[in-house]
Amino acid sequence: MTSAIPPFSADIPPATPLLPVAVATPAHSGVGALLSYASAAPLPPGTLVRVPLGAREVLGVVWDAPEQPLTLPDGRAPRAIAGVLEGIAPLGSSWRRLVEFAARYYQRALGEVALAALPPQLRDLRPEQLARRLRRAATAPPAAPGAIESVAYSPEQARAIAEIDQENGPFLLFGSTGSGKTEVYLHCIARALAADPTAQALVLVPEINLTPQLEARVRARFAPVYGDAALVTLHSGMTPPQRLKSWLAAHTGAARIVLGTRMAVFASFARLALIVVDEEHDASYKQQEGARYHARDLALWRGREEGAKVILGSATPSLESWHASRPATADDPQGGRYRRLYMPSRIGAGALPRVRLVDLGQQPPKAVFAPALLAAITERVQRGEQCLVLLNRRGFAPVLHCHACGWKSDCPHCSAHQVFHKADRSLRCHHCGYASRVPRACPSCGNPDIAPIGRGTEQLEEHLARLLRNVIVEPAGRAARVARIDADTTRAKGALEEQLAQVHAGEVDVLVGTQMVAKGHDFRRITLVAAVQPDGALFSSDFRAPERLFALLMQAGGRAGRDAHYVAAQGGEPPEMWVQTWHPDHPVYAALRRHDWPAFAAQQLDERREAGMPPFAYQALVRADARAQETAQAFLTAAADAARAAQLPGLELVHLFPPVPLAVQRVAGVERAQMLLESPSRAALQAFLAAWQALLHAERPRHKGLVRWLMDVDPQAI
DNA sequence: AGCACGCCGACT
DNA sequence: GTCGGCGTGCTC
Repeated sequence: MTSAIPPFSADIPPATPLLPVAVATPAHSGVGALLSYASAAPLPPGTLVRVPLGAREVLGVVWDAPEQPLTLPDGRAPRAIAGVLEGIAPLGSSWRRLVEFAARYYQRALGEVALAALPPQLRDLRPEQLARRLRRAATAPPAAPGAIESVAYSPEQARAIAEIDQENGPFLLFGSTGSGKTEVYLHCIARALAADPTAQALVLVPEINLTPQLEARVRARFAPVYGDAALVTLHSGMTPPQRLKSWLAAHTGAARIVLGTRMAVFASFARLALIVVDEEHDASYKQQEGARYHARDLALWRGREEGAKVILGSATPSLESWHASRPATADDPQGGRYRRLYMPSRIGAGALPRVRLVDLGQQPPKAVFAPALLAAITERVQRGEQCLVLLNRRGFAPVLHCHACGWKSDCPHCSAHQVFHKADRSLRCHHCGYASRVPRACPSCGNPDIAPIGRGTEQLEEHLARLLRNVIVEPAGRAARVARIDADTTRAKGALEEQLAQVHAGEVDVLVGTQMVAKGHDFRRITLVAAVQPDGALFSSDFRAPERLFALLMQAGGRAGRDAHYVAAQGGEPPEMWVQTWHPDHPVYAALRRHDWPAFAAQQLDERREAGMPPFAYQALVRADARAQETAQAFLTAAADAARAAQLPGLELVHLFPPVPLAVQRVAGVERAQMLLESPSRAALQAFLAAWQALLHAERPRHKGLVRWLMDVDPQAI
């Protein structure tokens, strides 16, 4: 597979042309940019090659020739390209431009982004193994197109579809849960694929967990038309061979539809015509390590560059997208860059759930569930309906406490408590994973009476099971059953699917869980959703917390009563969303009560505009990790001083805030600090960050004990 | 990031 | 005597 081209002798003839090659060199190594290799054969940009790098041989991508002729560090002789990966067409120029943009925008080395965007097996596989894979992939027969089934659309769907068909977009499809956004996606995909026999569509979903159900729907619709091989999925949960197979199918054009998580935005396509970003507001689209890209933002960029239509869909759009899709007005004749499409009605589903706010100030002290909520749950369960109880905190209790001496179950390695998990009598730190046995007595003073403080899902499940122990579910005539779904109960492979199946089969009456159950899963028989204590997000230091809380609650509420027939069959008792709060008058809840995202968004955007925050400003974070907090902060301060001293471009429009410790200051023995940068101009911020890189690199060795530093452009959480 | 080279402790 | 700890330095 790797053919030597041509057989180089140890010394390369001086006239051998040089090629720029992207290899996975990290940004902070001296070799940040493209490397130059000798090749007598003229290899086109995008060619996958193996090249010698130090003592090893690594995968590289031949890049476009730069404007200036390639040079090498003084006196260094070039090494020869070791071989070409035969049988894989060069990566296209649109893919290379995407990688270039992402590397530049998110301030990472080009080679790092390029190689991270390729399936890992291309790096690891021996050439002969790769050859076998390619032969197998090539044997898939192309399917003969069948007929596209026609679907009856609601007026709102029809209007959205007509607009997407006629306009260029990008589009923001603002449709409530159950409004039939998926049908609109499917129509647009069908339209795009039918218009051009080579066209491909990319569908992005936030989480791996959500791929199977959308995959099933897309497959049911398109496999009869284009064959089973026309749809592939791409996400990090796949085995390396599966990932390579899907990637190759997209690259060659054999796959007409690629369904995947954020990483799929970097897939190579032969001819990309449409990108759908479902639940575009979801924070999972932001990569949180390496190059911290936002897949939705890259999808928009890619769509524009490649001439692919982009559809963003959400019931609770991000304020960025909401603002970017504002309609033109007299004051603002330009309007936003996106087209906003409205689909407010639920079809085939009942009304949106009635929102009931419980004022915790008016309840008996220490009650986990307000009496009225417990009564409502009991009634529903007795009638054979299902309830969903949400609490965003795993474990039994967030901390153990000794009343005698004040000891708390602090993690020895983090500035956080170890969470009490009753099931296996362990104390576990959710930040670093450090686990220990629950002590019999206080480790500090020997007092045997140590008690849990606060509640997690584990305790809620136990508590609720006790409260409902005498409740009989009719008509089955059996005892009520409470189950819990969170990261702890779904750790094993397939556990989530199994638990969801139990819920669907009606074996569970009350489901307790963290936000992982609020997302996307279609629970037809749930008619009551309760958020037990969501207030935390209201007073978070993160300015996006209210937006996220509203989205979560709205999405969770959307789980309730999705099946109008089921609700009607139960006697028509309308679905409900209960929220227990100490602040029933908070604007978040006032808007939630009316299901009024536009009003909430308008209010939040006014605040953001006043305060000069996104989307009216652009942000970046620099984080420093060190043995000591002072070291981390000193590095950031020094880097900021150096930037001011050097009068970096864009500086006059970029505000650098002083360094601060992270909310969880220490994790696994490492102190963390960050510095926020803000600018009204994206261009100024970008120019500044690009110029600043060199100063940050130069500053690093001056700070002993500094573990690492990293940059996050457009951070998701502050 | 890998992977070398390099200079000091407990083992066959 | 050597196997191996991870400090620092380089990779076209």
